[in-house]
Amino acid sequence: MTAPLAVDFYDRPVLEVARELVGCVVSHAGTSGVIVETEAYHDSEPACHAFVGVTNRTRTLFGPPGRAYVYRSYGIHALLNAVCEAEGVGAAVLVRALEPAEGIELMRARRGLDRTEQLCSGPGKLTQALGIELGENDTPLTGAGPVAIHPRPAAWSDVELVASRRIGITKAVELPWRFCARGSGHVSRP
DNA sequence: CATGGGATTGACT
DNA sequence: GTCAATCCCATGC
Repeated sequence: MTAPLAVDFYDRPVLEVARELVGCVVSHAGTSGVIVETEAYHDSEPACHAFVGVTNRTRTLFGPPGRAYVYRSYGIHALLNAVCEAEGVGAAVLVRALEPAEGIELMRARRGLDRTEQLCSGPGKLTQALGIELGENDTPLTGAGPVAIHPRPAAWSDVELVASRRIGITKAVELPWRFCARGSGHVSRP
C-alpha cells in the first residue's frame, strides 16, 4: 500500500477534497475499503455542526486538516469525517460508503451480514464494519493514527462522479455537495 | 438543570 | 411506507 495522503491534500477547499476522496482507500485495524460516497460540510452553511462556532463538540472541525472527526449520531452510530481546510475553518468531508477491500470476513463478523454490498453502504455501517469508534476522534489520518486514507489505486484513478443533494439533513438541503462513484453498487442510496 | 433534536439503521405494517 | 432505539450536546430557563 502506498503512503497515506498528506496534510496538504486536506488543506484545500472542502468541495475539492470531497470529490477527490472518492476512489481513495480507508484502512483501519486490518480492514480497508474504497470510498464510493462522500459529502462536504462547511461552517458557512447551517447543516454543518461547525455552523454554531467552536464548542467542545466542534473543536476537532476547527482544528488542523488531515485529522479524523468522529462523532455519535442518533445516540447509536459513529460517523467518520476527514477535517479539511486551514486550522480555524470548520470544514470536513463525511465518508458515507465504501466498497470493501481487505478484511471482508472481519467486516462480516462485525456487521453480522454476508452481502458485501451491505457491509459499508452507509456512514454508520462502515464505521461498524471497520471497527472505528468515538475514541478515534481527533486522530491523524496521515499515518500516525489508527485510521489512514490512501491515494486512489490505479483502477480508480479516473472514477466518474455523480453530484447530488446530501442525505438525512434538514438545513441547506439544496446544496449538491454529495459525491458518488457512478454505477457503484456499494453506495447508501443511488 | 431540563429539554429537544439529530450528517442513521433495521425491524415492522 | 412508518417508527423506535439511544445518548451526547447545545441551548435556554
